[in-house]
Amino acid sequence: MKTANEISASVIGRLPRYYRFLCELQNTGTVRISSNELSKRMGLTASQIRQDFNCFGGFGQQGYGYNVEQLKNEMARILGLNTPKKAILIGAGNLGRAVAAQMRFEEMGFQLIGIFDSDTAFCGMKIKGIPILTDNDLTPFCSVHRPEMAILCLPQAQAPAIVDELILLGVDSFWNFSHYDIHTKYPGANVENVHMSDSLMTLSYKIKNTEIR
Amino acid sequence: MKTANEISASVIGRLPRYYRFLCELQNTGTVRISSNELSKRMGLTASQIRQDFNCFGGFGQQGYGYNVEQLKNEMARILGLNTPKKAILIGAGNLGRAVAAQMRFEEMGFQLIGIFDSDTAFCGMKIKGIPILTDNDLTPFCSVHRPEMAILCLPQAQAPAIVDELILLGVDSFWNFSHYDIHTKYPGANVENVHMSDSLMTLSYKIKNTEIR
DNA sequence: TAGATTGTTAATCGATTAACAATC
DNA sequence: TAGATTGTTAATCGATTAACAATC
Repeated sequence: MKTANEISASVIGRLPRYYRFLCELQNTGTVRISSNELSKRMGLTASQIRQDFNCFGGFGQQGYGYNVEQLKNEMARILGLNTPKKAILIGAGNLGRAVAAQMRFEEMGFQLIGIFDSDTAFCGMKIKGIPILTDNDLTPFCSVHRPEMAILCLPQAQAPAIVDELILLGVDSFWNFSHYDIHTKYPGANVENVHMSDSLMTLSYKIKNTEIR
Repeated sequence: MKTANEISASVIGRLPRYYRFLCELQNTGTVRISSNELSKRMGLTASQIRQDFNCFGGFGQQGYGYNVEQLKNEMARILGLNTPKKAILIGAGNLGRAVAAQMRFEEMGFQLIGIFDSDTAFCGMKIKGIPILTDNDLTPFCSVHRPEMAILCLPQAQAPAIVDELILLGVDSFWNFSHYDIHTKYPGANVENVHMSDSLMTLSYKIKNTEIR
């Protein structure tokens, strides 16, 4: 077992998928599972699964395997899904509205408490009961409600100024759908980039290289 | 220089980001760039950049560096962004509509030619001039227009049946926003999964592990 | 030519896999 | 107890980094 910041990005990147599979197993009524059985379902090696889990402690039992519910709960704890986290959304365009409406934030401990857009035309609209405010409301709102995470669904050109403002307001974590590179200016911030076009280009690459065969 | 299917996933995963940076450099009027300068901007090592590029051939010139426009064009070619690819979208909910409206498909060689939803309430609506059809229209439409890629923005429960249908219709590539695991049943298909909740859980992990410090 | 920077080989590092003793 | 399966160490594999000769 290692301390949290020694864990490699490769291992951390696999945790959500483990969690997802364990939820499904639990939903289908599976009580116990061996690393070998799990490896077949997930397309990994049993070795890797046991190594990954043992970064965080011994969750299994020799001769038995792992208890699905217990292991799922451990994954949730490790991922911090039970820790309450206040989030705001910046940018109520197509993508922002879809993210607000679609994501099950509560299941991951996030509470969406505010939505902001530079366009006052959205003012008064509500998503999931949360009213859309303008960017002018951002500073007073954050001073009072103290969110720690911001979801950035705004055009790249507007991102630098908003991020500067948010950092000053104590927001230090970003779920970033814009292409603005936050880490360059703020290396200490927690950033998860979602570059949908990168994913689409990767698919383009795969398609191109199967057509050749 | 290696042949396409020897290239490791790690290298391929970095190509879209190279392409993105090169586009920006070109937009700001930069004509040439050295691996060293690029490494500073991207937060990689110069060695890695040169190794990556040399998987596909020698695009640089000793003593000079790389020509930005030429290198960008090479990246586009390697990623297959110039290859025309017909795509359809399945699922016109919040996410599906956002993806249809937001993504610049044409810039990556994709042509969105059809949108489908199981809910007939969407029938008649248009996105970017493309009418939304029902799932019943899927087979006749594909038989005529022969798309090769499908964007899956539908609930997981509906995914297996639709994927079965699409595979029979010759669609063998998937940009998959659902959580249905296509590769298990169809290991030969080209699949790019976009698991937005996985990304959000990773951010949750990061937040949890900075709070401790 | 001298300086710069690539392309490429060799060295290092880290991640994955294999093996097996511990133990339920 | 015997069988199963973990936790963990050792071996392998692959990716990243360093070094440098080639060359523009």
